[in-house]
Amino acid sequence: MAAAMQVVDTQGAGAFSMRALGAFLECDPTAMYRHFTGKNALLDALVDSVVREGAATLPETDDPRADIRENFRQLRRSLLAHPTLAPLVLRRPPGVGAYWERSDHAVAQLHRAGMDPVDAANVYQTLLFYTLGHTLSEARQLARAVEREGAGAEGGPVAAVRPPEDRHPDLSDVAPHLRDDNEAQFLAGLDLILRDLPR
Amino acid sequence: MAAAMQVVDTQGAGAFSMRALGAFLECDPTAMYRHFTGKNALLDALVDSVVREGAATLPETDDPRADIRENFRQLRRSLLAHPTLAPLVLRRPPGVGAYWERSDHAVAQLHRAGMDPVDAANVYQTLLFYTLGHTLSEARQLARAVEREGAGAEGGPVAAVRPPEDRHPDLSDVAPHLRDDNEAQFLAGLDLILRDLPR
DNA sequence: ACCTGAACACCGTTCAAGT
DNA sequence: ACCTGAACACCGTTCAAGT
Repeated sequence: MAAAMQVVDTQGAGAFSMRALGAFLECDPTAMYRHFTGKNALLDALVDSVVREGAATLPETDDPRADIRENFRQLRRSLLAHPTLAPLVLRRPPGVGAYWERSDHAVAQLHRAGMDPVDAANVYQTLLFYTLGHTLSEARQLARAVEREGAGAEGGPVAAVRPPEDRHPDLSDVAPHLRDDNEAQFLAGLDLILRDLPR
Repeated sequence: MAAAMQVVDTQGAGAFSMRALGAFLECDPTAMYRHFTGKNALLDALVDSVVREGAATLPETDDPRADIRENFRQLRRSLLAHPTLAPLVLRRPPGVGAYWERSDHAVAQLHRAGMDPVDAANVYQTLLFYTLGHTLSEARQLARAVEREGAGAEGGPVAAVRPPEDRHPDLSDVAPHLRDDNEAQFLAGLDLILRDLPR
């Protein structure tokens, strides 16, 4: 799996193949079928390991809102560390499986902040889907750079919108306020969703 | 393109190939290279057509909030109409290109409701990324069904969470409140983000 | 138990050749 | 202008054979 992740990170998930992994490990491409049922299972395992990354050490301070922020911030960072792999999280149902610890932590903090279960369920799901949408979009732009120039390339802002001004006047008005800093923009969305968390 | 969409919808985007399209059109698989630079360009065109679907006829009533809801509700429905194609929206930068009309409409309604440009930019992006995250997650579950049973299959709820109760007590508390109705759940998230839209 | 290598049924794309 | 068909360099996966 470590080798597979290395191939994915350096060549991109698109160039990852059983044959490429075999070449990297200097073994026959079919040897992996002893250890994984196939390419899909291997990729699923990689994705799950990324989602689980750091989920066991999520903070629990006296500020539940900050702890929730940190939870999703960390999920974002883990996914962005492997931009070409990130879109494959959609292969797994969200919120279950590898997400257990993370989900439980987020819901626990919402509960701790005095939110009732109905609101907590709603807020939790909105946070998760927002994070996935934002992060996968950003990852795609990053991935484009990786696939062109190899590992370590940099991507531009996720939404540097420059619409044709004459045809879309309203959009042109807000365009300057779409932040260049993707992380700040991401956190602003989290805060919007968490805006009236009790206390 | 119509033929390509038909192949994608019936066989699934995973089974879509130049050779499959050639067989469907009863022509040589390489004939398409006269009309599209390659498979990627063809898929991008399909994705753009889905994103643009209905964007020209978005409502503009005296209730801006309802109009925004309808905008994203419609984007969700268009994407879910082609569940195996939906994840490929990530191939295109969000909010630009095929999104122009849709983005401009949403921002115009936020503006019309009295929101200042900074907040409008933040709310708009949060709505878009939330919608993408929610919809692509739902589409994947639907796609699984399509690929197993062919077109027209039904998927389950996007998040019927049944966590191991002993290990994740907080999550178990909210699980019953995660709605089975995916559309209702989706709209609840939109309303959460739009919660204090002026007027 | 684990690895090898041939084989099968596929891919996207290019290019010379046809009409 | 458009289509064909051979060809190239790839895929994932299976299976009999080895150690």
